[in-house]
This record gives sequence, structure tokens and C-alpha cells, in this order.
Amino acid sequence: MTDQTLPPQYTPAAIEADLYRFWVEHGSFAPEASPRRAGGAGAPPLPYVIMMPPPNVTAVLHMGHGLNITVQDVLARFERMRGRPTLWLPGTDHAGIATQNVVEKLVAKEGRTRFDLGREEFVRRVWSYVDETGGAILEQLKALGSSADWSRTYFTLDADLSRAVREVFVRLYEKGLIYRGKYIINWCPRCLTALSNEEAEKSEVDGKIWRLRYPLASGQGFITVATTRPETMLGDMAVVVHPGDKRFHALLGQRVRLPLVDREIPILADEAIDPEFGTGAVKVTPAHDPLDFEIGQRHGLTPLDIMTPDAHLNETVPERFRGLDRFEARRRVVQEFEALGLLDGVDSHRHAVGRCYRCDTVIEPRLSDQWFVKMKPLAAPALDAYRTGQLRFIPERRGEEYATWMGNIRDWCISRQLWWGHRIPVWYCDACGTTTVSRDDVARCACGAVPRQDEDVLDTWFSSWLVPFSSLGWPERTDDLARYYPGSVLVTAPEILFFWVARMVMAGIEFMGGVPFDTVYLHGTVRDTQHRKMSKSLGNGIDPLEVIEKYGADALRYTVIASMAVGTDVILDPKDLETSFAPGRNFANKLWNAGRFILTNLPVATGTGDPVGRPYGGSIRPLAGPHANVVRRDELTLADRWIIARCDRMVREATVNYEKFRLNEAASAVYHFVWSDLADWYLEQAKPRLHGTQPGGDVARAVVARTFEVALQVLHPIMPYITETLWQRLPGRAPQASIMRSPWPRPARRA
RNA sequence: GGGCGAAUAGCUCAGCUGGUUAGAGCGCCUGCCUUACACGCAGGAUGUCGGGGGUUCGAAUCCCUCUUCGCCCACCA
Repeated sequence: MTDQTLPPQYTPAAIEADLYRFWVEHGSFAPEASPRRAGGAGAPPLPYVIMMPPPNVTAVLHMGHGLNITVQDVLARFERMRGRPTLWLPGTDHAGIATQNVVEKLVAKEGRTRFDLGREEFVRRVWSYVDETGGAILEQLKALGSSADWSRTYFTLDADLSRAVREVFVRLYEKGLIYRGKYIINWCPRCLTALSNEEAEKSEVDGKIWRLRYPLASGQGFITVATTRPETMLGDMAVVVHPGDKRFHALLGQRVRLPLVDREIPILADEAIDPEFGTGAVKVTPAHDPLDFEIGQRHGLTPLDIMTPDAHLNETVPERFRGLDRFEARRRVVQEFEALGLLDGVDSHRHAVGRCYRCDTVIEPRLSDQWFVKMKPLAAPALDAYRTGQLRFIPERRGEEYATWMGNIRDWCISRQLWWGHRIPVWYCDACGTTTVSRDDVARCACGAVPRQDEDVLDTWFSSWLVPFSSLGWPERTDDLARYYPGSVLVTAPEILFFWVARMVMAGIEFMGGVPFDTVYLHGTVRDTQHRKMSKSLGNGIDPLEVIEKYGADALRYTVIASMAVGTDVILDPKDLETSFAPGRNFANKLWNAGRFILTNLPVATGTGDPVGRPYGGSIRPLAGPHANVVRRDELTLADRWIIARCDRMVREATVNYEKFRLNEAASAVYHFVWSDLADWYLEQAKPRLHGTQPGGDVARAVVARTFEVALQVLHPIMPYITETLWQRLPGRAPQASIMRSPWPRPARRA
């Protein structure tokens, strides 16, 4: 005698979509719908707000999202059930380079480039691409069971957020915190744009270092320099040695005759040189190396830019080199030095090379005009917020990383030579030479001429760092802004601590007068069994949608949560999904069957709408209808009292662990209660009573119903679908009742 | 070059303020298709808690050191 409506194996695919629709249709994810805490008196509960890190609008769901989104959903569902009006605010990021690259590839399939289309047409293409495919990632997030408030979804290029971006740009400019300057920036010769330091990924390579002889202008001997990029010698403006390096004292003040280009350059002394490295003498190319640029500034050297934007040699170099690609040029330069007998030698040399984080192209340091944000004035209060405890990190050690970074912060290059993004709100008038920075488009200059807008767009993070308030309507004073700023916790991967988290703190303090959240929870990374980060290029990824289809969202969520201690990585085997997700799948099935057994043995619902039992902590009573008697304490058997005590303990443990972000411990507490205590032990011993071969069936039923319900509630944040499904089938439920609105169980006081 | 983390069962990992016989999942062995579940049940084996030293009545846990991995930051040409 089992419940024929429930199959013996849990079939997530059959329930998830309908259930998700049920939640959405009942507005369950809006903060306005959060259940009120029992009691009611006193101040209204503090809202609980999480800003979802907006996925790239072109993103395809991967396990990194799976983990990040699950953690946030667990926290949101937990706090919601505990009675706090909960807002989990979703959005998508326009992701400048990433999105532009995707569309450029599509355009390339037509045999064209973005330059063929022109700026306006290209941007139109990106918009239509985003309109068509941009919602996909959000739909995929929903499959995970995310209880985000979709009615408030934003996009970082929306009109509202654009207004915020301009407001911020203008305010910072007027405050003198935004400036334009010449600088050596990381340049991607393929994307043709500047990259921030954070976007330039260093990777070690086995390269070479060449020793080149530069003949002295006097004709007497030479000085030998070492370089990993010989081609840059065409732009050398000096040779520099350490002032204390006796080997070169006689040469200071002399000049060398630069080979190949036949140009004289000075030999200078600078503290920045390490006499121990290489030959102790360094060639200085101010236009193509950041250190060289600094040295050049100290000594008044004029930078000579020898490259085109796509890293070919330009017209400043001797004719035979013009048009050569930088690597080709490297070979040619080395060849010629060798032919001239000026190549002193070559060594293999392991060193770090910067690469574009989007396309992996080797970065070319390049001198150019860019816009910058002066960071020190913004960083100081943000560092202070951490020092004074307004901001905490989990795990704690991340706080020190944050502090170190804040303490050594450099100015932020915010201009990007892209077409897709927030256009820089600066207009130049060629007629009268004025520069206008404005919140509104400038159609006409004060002198009457038509000005041209700056060609560049802003770094994507320049809109992202504002989302804690721009997504709530800032700079307007909206109700949402008043209600939901500041937020509570930010959940993200440590990779974007500096890209995003640190900058949000700075923006929050600068524009809202306070930190945007009090807690930053940094979770680990999903890796394969060799501890490699899962990535598309390595082909070691796991498709969360495939896992959901096979084993269900709950299985995925449970597995990920259970295998993640605070701040540690999650290791999964992409080659064996079954084994990887067995913990979640097996547990879901166990729960399902315990539920089937229990539901079968409970009285049929009477439709009175009575809840099962009273709030936990009150006395246990059996179900509504013919059994509606309160169970007296002296009716409980030893086993009954035992399982109730275990249940109490489980609630205490799980609650504390949820609060402390030890989600794996919370999961483990319910897991063992359900599996070992309730199913393996209590249900087995209660079978004679439940089946009527022993007296006391009503008491056993009451205990089963109540402890099982509590387990479902405590597990709901982690496994929302299966717990809701079973909960709704408990007898006595009103037709539209939801576990999401049931009050969080409170353990009985210890007698 | 700095900073940080990790090393615990065959595998992947917990072990939070030092305190009885060190835990989980998966895998393995024995017996079970017992009318909720074989994605299961009952039972079982498996650990010099990386090496060495120290503090302590007591150390996987604290300190020092070595080894091996990993991560982050950094302008070593």
C-alpha cells in the first residue's frame, strides 16, 4: 500500500518546471511576499538583500554559475523563511570586450569586419544579438531553482543604469578624480583596446633573452644590454645602469650609437636598475615598456612609438622593417645583430608574459591617451570600512588581501577602444578647443560649432561597480533605493575581488555614504579532478543543464553545497557525472522514498487547511481530522522522544551553520538526520505502530509528520524542489500553500 | 621576488575555541530484491592525520623547520 501517485524513483524532470512556474506565478520571489516573522510586534524585520553578480549577457551557463547561484539562493531562501523581506536582485552585464568579440566573430563569418559595418551599424548588430540571445543565461539560471526577483532584472546598458554611469563620471570629473593622461597601458593588438591590469593575465613562458652589443659613439668598445624583446630596440632612447655599478662608471655620460637605426642615445644612471640581472645595463624604450616609461620621465626622454595599433612596425623605423609583425621583427633584428657581430649571446629565460584575458593574445605595452580614475582618495575610506569592521570577509583571510590591494592601489584606466559599451561623456570642440564633460549629450558647443564625442567607451566595470545602487534606481531617490540599500551580503568568486567587489565598496561609500553590503562571502572555484579550473578551452567543463536533466537541480545543488567547505574549491569529475553527483541524486531519492512511505501512512487530507502541528517548540500533535488531539508527553515512547531530540539538535545545528555560511555543515546535519536517524532508525522501529500491529499509531504519525516536515523546511534552502513537492502533499495543506512561506522551525527549549 | 593556502582512508574531502575509540560521500568486502527506496538495507575492512622537532597533563588541531602541490600579487629588462 503505497501512494500510487508517486513513482518509486524520484523524477525531477516531471516536477521542476511546474513548480518553478508555481513560485513565479505566486510572486514568491518578491521581497514584498516574504513571510512575516511570527509574533509581529516591534520593529519590522531588516530586509535581506543580495546583489547577484550579473552574468555576461552572452554567457552560457557553466558550473561556476551553478555554484555561485546556488549559494546565493540557499542564503536567500533561508533568510526569507526566517521572516526577512528578501530581495535577490538579478541582472546581466553588457560585458564590453566579451560581447563585442562574439558579434565580431559573427560578422567575420560574413567576411566582414566591424570597420566595414561602421560604428552605428555594428552597435545595432550587437543590440539585436543581445535582444535575441541575451535572456538565455537568465532562463538557465532559473533552471537551477533561483529565487531571484526577476521583475526587477536590470541590464548594465539600460537607460537607468546609463544615467547612473554618466552621473558618476561627471561627479568624479568635477571632483578632479577623473583625468586624461598619457600612459603605458596594456594593449591587446587583436582586440585593439586597452586592458586594465586585472584584465592582463600573466603566464609563465620559456622564452629567450638576448644580449645585444651597442657600440659606443666614441668608437671605442661597446656596452651590452639584455632584452627579451629585441625588436623594441628600434625605439630605444637610452641605456641605463645602476648608479652604484662600478663596472659602468667610466661610461656614464657617454653615448652609444644605436645599431640598425644609426641613432645616438645617452648612457644614464637610474636606481630602478638591478645590477645583478642580465648584463646590468638596460635598454630603455619609453613608448613600449612601463618601467622604461617611468625612467624616461625621470630623465626627460622623448618616447618613440614604433608600432601600429595591431603591433606592426610603423614608419618611424628603417624602411626594411616597416610593416613587419612584432615577432617577425624580433627575428629580423636578432638576425641583423648576428650578421653585424653584435649579438653577444642568447639564453633561455623563463619569464612572465601578459595576455589578453579575452583572446589570449600577448599584450603589447603601449603609450596612449586614456582616461583614468584617481583611486587613492576612493580607496582610503574603503580600506577604513574594513579596518573598522563595517565590512567583513568570509573566509576572513580574504580581508587582508583586500587591505593589501587597497593600500597599493593604482589608478584605474577606464577607457576602452571598443564600440560596445557606455560611450565616454566627453565632447571636444575642434572649433574653439574646449572640452565638455556632461550628463546630457552635447549637440552644440558654446561657440556654436558641433563638437565630437570621445570615441572610446568605458570599462565594463565602470557600470558594474555601481549596481548596488544603480540597479535600485539611483540617482533617482526611489523607494527601492531607500528600502534595499545597503545590501547584506555579496557572494562571489575570489577572482573578481578586485575587479568588482573592492570597487563596489569604493563607489558605495563615495556616492551613497556607506558600504554596499556588510559581508563578502567568497566561495571557491569549480575544478576537475586534476584541480584545473573548469573552462571551455580545456574542455573539462560540466554542463549544469545536463546534470539537471539527468539528476535534477536539487541533486546538483546538494552535491555542490555538500562538497564545499568555507572558502574551498569544489572538485568534480567531468568524465563521471553519475559518481560526481551521486550524493545529491541518492539523497533526493532517499528523501523521496521516505516521503512516499510517510505520506502513505498519514491520514488523508481533510481539506480544512489546518497546518500540520503547531510551530515547532509547541507540543506535538497528530494531523487534522479524526486525529486532531494533542499528544500528551506521557504518550511518547522512548523512540519518539529520541527522534524529537535529534530533530531539535538538527535544527539548531543547521540554523547556526546557515548563519555562519557553513552550508556544507548545514547540509550534513539534515542529511544525517533524514537518512540515519529518521529513515534508517525511527521509521523502521515505528512500522509496527504505523501498520497497526501495535497500539499508538496516532502518536507515531504525529511524531513522523512533524519531524519530517521540519526536515523538509530546514532542507528547503538547499533542495527547494523536492522539499516543496513533498511538503505540499502533507495532509491538511491549503491548495496554494508553499513551504517558502512556512515559518522557520524553532527548536524546543531544552527541558 | 613577496603574500596566502593545502597536505587526514583507495578517490574527493570535513574535522569551526587543543579534550574520550579521527569522520562523511564514493569505492571495496560479507549477507540481504525484508510490502518506502538495490540511487536500497544490515554488517565489515581500510588512517605513523606529509617528514622532523617543540609547547602541553593531553596535538590532526598551537609554534618552528623541511618537503611537495596550488593560488594571488609584483615593472626584474
